[in-house]
Amino acid sequence: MLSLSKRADYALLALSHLAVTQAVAPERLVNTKEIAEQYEIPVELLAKLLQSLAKNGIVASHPGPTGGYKLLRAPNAVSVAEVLTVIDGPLSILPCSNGLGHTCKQFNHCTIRDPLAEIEMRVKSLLQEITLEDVSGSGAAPVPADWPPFQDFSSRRFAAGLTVG
Amino acid sequence: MLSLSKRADYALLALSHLAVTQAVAPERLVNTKEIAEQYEIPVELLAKLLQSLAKNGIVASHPGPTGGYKLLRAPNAVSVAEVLTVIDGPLSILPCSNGLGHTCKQFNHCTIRDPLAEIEMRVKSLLQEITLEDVSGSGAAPVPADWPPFQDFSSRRFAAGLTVG
DNA sequence: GAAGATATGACCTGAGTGGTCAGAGAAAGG
DNA sequence: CCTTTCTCTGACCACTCAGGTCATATCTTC
Repeated sequence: MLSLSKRADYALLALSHLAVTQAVAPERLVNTKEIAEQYEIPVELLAKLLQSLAKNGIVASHPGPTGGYKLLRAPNAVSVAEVLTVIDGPLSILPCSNGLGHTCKQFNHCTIRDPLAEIEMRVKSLLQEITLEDVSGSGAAPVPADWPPFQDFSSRRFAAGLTVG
Repeated sequence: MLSLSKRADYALLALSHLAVTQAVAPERLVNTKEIAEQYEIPVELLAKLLQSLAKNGIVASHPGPTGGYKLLRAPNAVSVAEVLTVIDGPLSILPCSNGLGHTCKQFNHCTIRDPLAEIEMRVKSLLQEITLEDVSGSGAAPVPADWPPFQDFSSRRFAAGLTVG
């Protein structure tokens, strides 16, 4: 229920990895394999995700040997909402309003559509406020390649920056 | 992506119906069939949803002829979060942390867990703030049995009551 | 005890998600 | 120019799960 897809999860993980890498070595290209191995993500699946991200102007792709991916924008210019949308299509809480709406039998009798739409809007704006920088912590000091499983990132960043509404 | 399940949708619809009904006739029992027909919901499916809601102290059930369901609490004492939890289990954004966690291969390498957990918390608290009263509009003046498909509920109620955080 | 309602479990099915396979296109380097 | 190494892309499979159905108990009123 309401859960993120595995794909979205992978994409955020990969982008976060790119963000951290770029904080240390801004021009370095990271290839799919490197990310896939580090996080135990199936390579081909990750490749497709990165391709989607490339098509949507979030990362730049460079084919060939020594090729790979890098972020096309600053981490704080990429919202989580955008990533999710690119990966899994428009994010809609309501089963009815998948972009074009009306696929739902209850549409004409539905008494709760507007309140739910309001909820949806609030969730969306929450996800728009949160950027890759918040997720990766890449705005902070460079993180070593073998960083520890981190613990208290959230409180620090979120408490400061993200007031919704 | 992030979408509500059909079950949750049906449950909210049904509860909203009960709320509105009770605003007019506080003691009246509403049976499954009545709701199912009004909103074109499969009867057996709705029955199960209402049973879950009954087991969790949200509605009271009365078998036998003249039986049916009624709300066990005031609409403003039932949060959307509670309904979703009863119907679809604990609401978790993260694929990893379904209650007990660790089902995810990436757990040990995951660098984005805490920020995502923060997002999850925010969504949860949003859903906890919103009650059945907000969803049904049952706090307002009694609505006739054949209410019109309503249009501007949200702005009125939400603008007033729901400031998150 | 008949009728009408809730209560419950078994089961089917279609769609979507996660994952795999196979192969084409691009670029660096000898 | 040719090999290698990467990005690209489509087709495809397996599995899960949500939605829905069927059948059947159980309760309560009249």
